[in-house]
Amino acid sequence: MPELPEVETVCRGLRSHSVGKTIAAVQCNRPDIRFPLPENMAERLHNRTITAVERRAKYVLWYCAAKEGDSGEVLATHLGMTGRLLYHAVLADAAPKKHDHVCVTFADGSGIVFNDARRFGYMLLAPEHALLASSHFAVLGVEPLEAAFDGHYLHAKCKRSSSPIKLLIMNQKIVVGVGNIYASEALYRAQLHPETPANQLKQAQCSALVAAIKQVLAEAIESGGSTLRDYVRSSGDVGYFQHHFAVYGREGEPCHMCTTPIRRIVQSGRASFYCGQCQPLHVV
DNA sequence: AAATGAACCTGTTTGC
DNA sequence: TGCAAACAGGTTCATT
Repeated sequence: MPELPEVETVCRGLRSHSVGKTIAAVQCNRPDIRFPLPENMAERLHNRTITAVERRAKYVLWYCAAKEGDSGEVLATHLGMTGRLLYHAVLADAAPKKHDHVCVTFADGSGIVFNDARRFGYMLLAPEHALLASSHFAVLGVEPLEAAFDGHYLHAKCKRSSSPIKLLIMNQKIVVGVGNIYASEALYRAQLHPETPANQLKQAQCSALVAAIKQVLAEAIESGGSTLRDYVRSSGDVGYFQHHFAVYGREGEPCHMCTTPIRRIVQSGRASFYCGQCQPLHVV
């Protein structure tokens, strides 16, 4: 479900409600999500205080203060396609709802529930250095909103790949956080056909694409993300960026720039949307 | 090596 | 109306 703007929005919401709070209880209702829940997660988290909530790629990271015998651990959550992290001002004694896999209750009675119908999401718990060295994090590419992601970086990656540019920018090993929606939206803004072989892109086109990715992600964060089906903020409120889509989900509707009907194709099993007029495929 | 497809799950929408 | 197929924000593994 969530791409970078949605995860960032959830992260910001949770930060304001969890930093400084102490975990009183962790209830694991269903251990068989994508990866099994961390061993002894409940007791390892018990009595820890949340010192920070951060985002890395599409993960939400809770920094949990040290206890006797260790220097603190980080709880990482990936939301998969349908995962939600919902804050409840009063959680104690509430009965879990369907797909509420983990409930974290704070000492003040508030809490956070991890709900995920499809169970593609998962949790990891480890000291920060171990988490970052794990197979999940070690392979992650650059953050798209950071300076390291620039036209030069993308061009260097593109030169070595003949894969369609849409797939390349969705590859988390190259740049993180860009998923199926924002890939189509960014390519439209950069006026690049999603099937363009990456190694055909010139430096200037890569720079334009980088700018488009940064722009669309930033705007989506401003709007609280995009709510199509499942995504909600930690408050339960929806996002609004779906009203600003130029191409995603608009098959047959007119392009905002030239009125040509938007096309839908399937790449690697995922729907791609583009304007055939504004995003021509140049075949060399 | 690189690229497509299937698989993992459940829920909702679409089409006959 | 009913049922089946298609589809969904992600990632990984197996097969060409």
